[in-house]
Amino acid sequence: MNIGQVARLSGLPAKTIRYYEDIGLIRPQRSENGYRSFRETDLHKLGFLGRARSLGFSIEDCRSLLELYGDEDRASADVKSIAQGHLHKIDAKIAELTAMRATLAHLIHCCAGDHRPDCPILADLAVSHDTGSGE
Amino acid sequence: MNIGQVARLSGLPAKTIRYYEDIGLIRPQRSENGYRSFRETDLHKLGFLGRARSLGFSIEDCRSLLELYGDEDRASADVKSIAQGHLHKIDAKIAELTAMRATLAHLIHCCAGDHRPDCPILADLAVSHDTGSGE
DNA sequence: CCTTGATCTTCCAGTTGCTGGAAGCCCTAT
DNA sequence: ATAGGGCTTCCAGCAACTGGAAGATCAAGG
Repeated sequence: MNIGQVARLSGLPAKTIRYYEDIGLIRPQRSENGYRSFRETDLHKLGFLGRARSLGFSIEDCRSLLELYGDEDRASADVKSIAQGHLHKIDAKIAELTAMRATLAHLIHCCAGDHRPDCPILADLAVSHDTGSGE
Repeated sequence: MNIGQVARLSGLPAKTIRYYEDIGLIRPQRSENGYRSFRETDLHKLGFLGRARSLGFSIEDCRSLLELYGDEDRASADVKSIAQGHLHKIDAKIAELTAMRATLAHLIHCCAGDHRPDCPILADLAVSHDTGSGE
C-alpha cells in the first residue's frame, strides 16, 4: 500500500504518517521506486496511534504504549500507569480551564456589551488581584 | 526601572517581557547604556497582560484587549465579543477533555493493573471504533 | 511517444508562547 | 584589576504537526 491509501484507511493525513516515520513510531518498507510500502501491521499501528492520540496521549506516551502493545510479556500495570498519569494531566487541565471559565463567564455577565466604553472585563484585567480567598 | 525589577514586580520572567517587546505588545524606552527603561505604564500593561494570559487569552486577543484598553472611545461590546469568543473555545476544550476523561477513566477502571499482560486499554486502542452512538 | 495530472519523494519554514543558553557589554564593589 | 551580577542580542528548541516548494514517478489518454 502507498501512503495515500493508508492515509485514507487510517484517517491520518499523509504528512502525519511521514512524521510518525521520522520520529520512529513506524518503519514502513520501501518499494524499488522509493515509495513507502505499508503492510497491514503498519496500518494497524497507525490506527492504534490515531486512537491513542485522540485520547490525548502524548507522542512519547504513544511510543511507550505501542511498545507495550508489541510486548507479549508486558504487565498491564505498566499500561495502566501510563493511562493514569495521563488522566491526572487531563484532570489538572480541566480544573484549570474550569477556573478560567468561571472567572471569564462572571466578567462577561457583568459587561453590558454596548456602545459605551465602560467595561468590567477591562477594569478587572487592569488591576492586580491576590490569588487568595476572595468572594 | 530595569527589566529585573519589572520582572519581580510584574511576576513575569524577563525573557517573557523581552518577548512581549519583540512582538510589539509593549515599547519600553531605552537608557543611554542600551538597557530597557520601563515606566509605570509599561509595568501596568505587563500586569494587564499577565492577567489576560492567565485567563487563557491568546497573545493576539491580548493585543486587541490592550488596544481597546487604551482606547477611550471603545465600545464594551468589542471587549465582550473577544471574551465570548474565548469562552466558547474554553467550553469546547473542556468538552473535548471531558469526553477523553470519560473514556480513559472507563478503560482504567477495567484494567487489572497487575503483572499479567491482558489489558483492556491496549485492546481498546487496537481496534477501530465508530464515533457514533455506542453505550 | 508525449503530455497531463495525480501521487509520491525530500527538505525547509511556520505555527504558539515562550524558554534555555552562548557570547559579550555594563555596572558596582573590593 | 577583577569578580559578580545584571543587562544585551541572537539562535535553538519544545509539541505535534502543517504548508509549500521542487522534483521524481506513475497511469491514462491522444
